[in-house]
Amino acid sequence: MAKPLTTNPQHAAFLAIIQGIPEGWVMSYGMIARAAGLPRHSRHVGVALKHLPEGVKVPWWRVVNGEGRISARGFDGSDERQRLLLEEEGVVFSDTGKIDLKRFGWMG
DNA sequence: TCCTTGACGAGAT
DNA sequence: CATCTCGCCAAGG
Repeated sequence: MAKPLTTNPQHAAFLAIIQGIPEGWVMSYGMIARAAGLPRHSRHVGVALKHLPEGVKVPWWRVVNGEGRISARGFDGSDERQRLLLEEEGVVFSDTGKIDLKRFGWMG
């Protein structure tokens, strides 16, 4: 299932790191790419999640961009759902809708 | 093989 | 803070 990309060893690394993010913490795409040993592949973290099948247990909602913002992906309210999930875990959004990565950014 | 696209990021204006 | 530009790298047309 989940016929993913052909360059897939990276995806496994990305997903493994994301699975290691504790509840109430977040990581940016760039941080995940760095932690995987691929510093310039931040975009591909998003690609991996985009191809993520439903059955897989990965806390995708704990992944935000470098500004601490939720990256819009055009799907029906999925970004709003992500914010709710994070707030349930205790993650605080500022007035401008940003997360303070100094506080909630998880350094694997 | 060339060109465009993209759940990104950093720096300049 | 809002925009713009540029760098990055794989996928798909």
